[in-house]
Amino acid sequence: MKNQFVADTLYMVADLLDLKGEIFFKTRAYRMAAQTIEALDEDIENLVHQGRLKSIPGIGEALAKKITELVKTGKLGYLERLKKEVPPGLIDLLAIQGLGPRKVAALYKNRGITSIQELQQAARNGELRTLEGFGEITERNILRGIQLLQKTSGRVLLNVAYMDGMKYLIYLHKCKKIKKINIAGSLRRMKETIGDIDILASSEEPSVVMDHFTHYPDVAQILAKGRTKSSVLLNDHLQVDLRVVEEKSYGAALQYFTGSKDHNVILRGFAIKKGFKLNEYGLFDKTTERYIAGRTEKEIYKKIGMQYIEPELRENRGEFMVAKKKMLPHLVDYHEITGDFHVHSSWSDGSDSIETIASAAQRRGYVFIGITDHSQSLKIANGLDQEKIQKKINEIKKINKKFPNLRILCGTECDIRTDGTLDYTDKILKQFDFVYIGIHTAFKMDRETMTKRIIKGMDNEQVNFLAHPTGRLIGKRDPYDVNIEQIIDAAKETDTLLEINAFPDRLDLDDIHTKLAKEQGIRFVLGTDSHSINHLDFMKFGVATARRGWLEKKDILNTSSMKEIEKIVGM
DNA sequence: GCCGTTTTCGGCCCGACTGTTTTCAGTCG
Repeated sequence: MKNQFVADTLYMVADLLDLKGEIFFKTRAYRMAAQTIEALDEDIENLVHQGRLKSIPGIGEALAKKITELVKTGKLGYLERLKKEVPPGLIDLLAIQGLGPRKVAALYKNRGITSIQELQQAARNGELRTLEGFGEITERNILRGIQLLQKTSGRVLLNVAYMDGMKYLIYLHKCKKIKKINIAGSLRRMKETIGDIDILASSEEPSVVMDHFTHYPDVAQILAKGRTKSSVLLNDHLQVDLRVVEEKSYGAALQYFTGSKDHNVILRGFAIKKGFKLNEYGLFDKTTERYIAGRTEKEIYKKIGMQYIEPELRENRGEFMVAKKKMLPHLVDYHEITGDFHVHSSWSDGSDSIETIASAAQRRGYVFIGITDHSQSLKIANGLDQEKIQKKINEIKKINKKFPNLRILCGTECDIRTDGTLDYTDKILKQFDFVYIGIHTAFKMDRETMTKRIIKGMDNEQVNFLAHPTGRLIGKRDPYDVNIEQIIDAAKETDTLLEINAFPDRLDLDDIHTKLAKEQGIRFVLGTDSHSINHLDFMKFGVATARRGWLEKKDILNTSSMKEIEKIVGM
């Protein structure tokens, strides 16, 4: 699968073209194509070999030719030529806040700067303030931008941004001049990583709101403060933007600032076709400028002639076609989740006792909780042997009597060994209420071997669920090399449910694979992979990923009755 | 660079804020 490689190459071309001063629309065409290819379900090599590239929207004659060259030879002559004209080191400079292609190009042209190090040196020496369009403040901003870039690699995990965002919202609610307020941006769409937090409010007195906003105790630095828009940097280096609009624009602004950018570009296109103009202030008649809608998002989508699209679906992954037919899925809701299948107790590497976990589950209103400790060979995680399993089963029987409204299930997260056999015999596996299998060792296998290993594990009749199917740790460990299409096929054949692991570092399956698997008729389980009762709250991120993968209540076993669960896992 | 039931050329999203400017370019989202 060369999709990511092709996308990355196109992004690089776009950056270099930007630096060259090429028109915006050309570089946008490269970026849009890159984004499309990144999100593609299909292998780009298939499309190349079958000559179907141009059937993808946004890929025309020129891009098809370049992508074909890239896939067939692994190289792109056009990129090589560009690199000779524009030093690729300049691309790094674009990541500095406040520096765009024009300024970077000016730095290169007038000072020969091609790296962050050189830039930092020049800024410290005060060599930049004499350049046209630069001044002392720009110099300071550049130095600050470099510092920030070095501290944070840019994005944070969803749960970090979510906590920051919720705390900020609680604080903002204290401001009496705010009428409506919402999280917007990628955090509202619940993307797996977040670059900054966007908040939208409506008010008659925006300046009061802005003052309140910038006085939040956790603010490290005010980046910008205007009448309708302000930005701050929190102590943990996350940026928060606040926009304040009038009531009649609130829905339009919420739609606009929720994005994604891709989604909005397409939506605006549809608006134009209908004779409208859509911006953050509302939906207007294109010719007369008359205000048509804008108080709520729902009325905007309706006027444009489609179903309301939930934020998690706004990624331009086919939602428009379905929304026009009014056939969008009724996405699963957090409140429909009746339990958690994946929780580690102090019997293996979790920090809480089964009784403590059961109490926490009951507080959440769950009707079941699955305790899944590691299997015997995982010594590092204190995996359970036969003797301990029996003791644990007895303990769960006792604790179950104390919780009449909660069913504690004794599961396992059984290791798939390198040869695809499981870490417990069938006889032992039969003792559990349900069986998860997962990879915890030997991650660096080639694709074919890894895929066969997992499928062999799934073939075992005692197995119910596949835990974290790709093994990735966001920002820390790449997914293991596995043919996910074949895993999905095998899941269907063997009646294995695939997990959406809700732990924020994992979110595995991810949204794209989830959608792909759903389209193949797969059902899912949600598991937090909790190692402490505090982690049980991660369920919302699992639900978010499920929603981003277009899942409905019926697609997820965690929403079923105990009777249905018993039937599925064969208890 | 892409795209087209008005168009094969001329559109393509555009507004807010900053910092540099004395009216605007660049950046960001």
